[in-house]
Amino acid sequence: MRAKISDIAKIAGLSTASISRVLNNQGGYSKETAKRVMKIANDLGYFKDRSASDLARRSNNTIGVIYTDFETNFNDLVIKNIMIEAKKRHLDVILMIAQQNDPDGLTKIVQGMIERRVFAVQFISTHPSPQIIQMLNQAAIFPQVIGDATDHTVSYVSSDDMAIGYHATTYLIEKGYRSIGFVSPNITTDYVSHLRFSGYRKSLKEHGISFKSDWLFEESYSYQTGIHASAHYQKYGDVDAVIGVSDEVSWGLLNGFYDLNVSVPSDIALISIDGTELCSQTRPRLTSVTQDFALMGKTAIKQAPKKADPHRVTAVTIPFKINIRETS
Amino acid sequence: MRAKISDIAKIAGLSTASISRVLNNQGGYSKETAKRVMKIANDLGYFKDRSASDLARRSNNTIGVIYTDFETNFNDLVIKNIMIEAKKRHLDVILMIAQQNDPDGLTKIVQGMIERRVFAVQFISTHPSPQIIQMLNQAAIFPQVIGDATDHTVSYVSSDDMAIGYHATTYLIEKGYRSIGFVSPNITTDYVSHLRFSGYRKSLKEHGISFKSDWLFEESYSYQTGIHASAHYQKYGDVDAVIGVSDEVSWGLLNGFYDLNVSVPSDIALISIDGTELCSQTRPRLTSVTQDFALMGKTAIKQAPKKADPHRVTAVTIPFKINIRETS
DNA sequence: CTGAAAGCGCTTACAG
DNA sequence: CTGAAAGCGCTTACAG
Repeated sequence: MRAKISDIAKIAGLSTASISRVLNNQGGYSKETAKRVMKIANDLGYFKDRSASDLARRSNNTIGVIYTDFETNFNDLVIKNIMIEAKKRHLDVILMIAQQNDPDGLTKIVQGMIERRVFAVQFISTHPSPQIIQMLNQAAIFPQVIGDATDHTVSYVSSDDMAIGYHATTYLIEKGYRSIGFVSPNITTDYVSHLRFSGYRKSLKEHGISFKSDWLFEESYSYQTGIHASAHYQKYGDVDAVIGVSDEVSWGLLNGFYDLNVSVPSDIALISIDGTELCSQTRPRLTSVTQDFALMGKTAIKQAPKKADPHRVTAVTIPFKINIRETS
Repeated sequence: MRAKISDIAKIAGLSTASISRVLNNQGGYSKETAKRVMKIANDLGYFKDRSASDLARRSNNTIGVIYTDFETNFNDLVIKNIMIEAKKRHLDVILMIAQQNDPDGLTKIVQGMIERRVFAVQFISTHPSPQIIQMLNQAAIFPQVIGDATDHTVSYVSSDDMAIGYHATTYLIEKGYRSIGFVSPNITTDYVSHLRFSGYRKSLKEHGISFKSDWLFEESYSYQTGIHASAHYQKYGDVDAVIGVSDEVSWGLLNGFYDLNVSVPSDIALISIDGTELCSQTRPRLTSVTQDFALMGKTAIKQAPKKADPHRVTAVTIPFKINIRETS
């Protein structure tokens, strides 16, 4: 049987209360007893039972993180920094993965988080539905969306996606390109794409360029989408530069053009959005709008209210920059 | 306040026992009551408290998965399939990430798993130390290592790494290459590399090729290692083919050679080990020994004993194959 | 510095 | 079909 506090108490000749105190070093006991208790606990291979502990102290310092096995690859960086920052603050993190396009699955996962009484749940590259947000609010759990400002009733940490689209486009225009493609998921369905596309349109307009519908290729955030889009542009070919809405898409574009003997950047220039490590790992290297995913992760943890605070909605915008590499 | 079972009981005019039964649909009540209870629970926004539940039922069907934010990219696939298989079996999974080269951190994380009373913990691309294994065994938790057969006192699911090294090498030799490089982490420190290297040596020997120490480049599993190795081979240059011990390494090799104007495969051929999606996303595409990571994940879940079984050590070997693409 | 006691929210024999 | 009661392993006022 697993050792419990009462076993230690018996051996030490103390009450369970005392044992609990030293185990949680709450002070109010002699160094002596402390040492003795710790030794016994150790000999017994004692480990606290979290369920019992959480239940008794009716509080919980763990935070839930939900992400999808997405086509994009920036999750890792965000999560890594969430972990680092959480450790600093002595918060526990539990991760769960949602399958893409499986709303029921997401709901299940969120239920699991609620049952575990986490004090906040963070969604990375996932769109929690209004119902899910409501569930969470009702359960007095703080919901946060990371990397996506989909809904202003929820706190979020993300880049200014409109500005990203705007600056990517402006950069290209100032380099002299006039016919600029845009590859993304469906711009009415996907909010991030919608924002970036709006910024793109805004820049075109400001520069007196009229948008042609063939310039837009809608599919997903994936590598394959980039491949497909490259064929599209070759076919309808008046484009001299393309914006890929994720590094994966841009990588697909790059390889797709390569396979079609279209030279990048001499025939068609490319700029990617995200700017993960991948951009330096392609040949030629991808010029990108680079988001600060590390900062996003850290900020998300800081944003989570320490206790069961009032659920103020807070929105934090993370700065981005442009990294000029070799594709434009 | 959050609704609890007693709140439902009060409203329904029933005992908490009955509520518990219908909530867990254990049968032994009328459809009537069931419906009524469910409705009340719903109206109240009731969610079970896992801590209380786990504590009371002294059992736990959750499994812990620990992985590192590693340089290699196959984790995702393994984890994804762990999740899928776990869901089928109605097991809960909780994920935790260990930082690389942080043994204390790993110990902390394992402690967390023990405190949470998971019934098994799976290590992906992580070397649990003997002490950690001992902790787990003592806590009656089933330890499993995935993708790495480091220690025969622990159950594992992995490929036959010796055979992988052997076949990769033999493939190259049969293609006519005679001077074959091998890039990996330290082969005495890293057990997987050790095994693969042994297979490599065995094949060389069988084919009457004598190994030269310049053929071996030891560093890590990362992309950068591939870059570094390419410079090494260009300098000591009698090699006509190279084995990269991970897809990341091979990608680095490919790009490194490209930057140095060494043509792949005409000047130097390449074969990668792992065979993730990445291999089709490089130009030229990487020929690879392809491991079945999806099967590994599934198998790992199947291997975990349903209950607190006797801790038999089981070892499962997953088949691999060779995918010929463009680099050799 | 230490202990007796109540309680956290559930589950499960046991009895009817 | 339903309930009273004990118990899961901890924590925390309260009292000394």
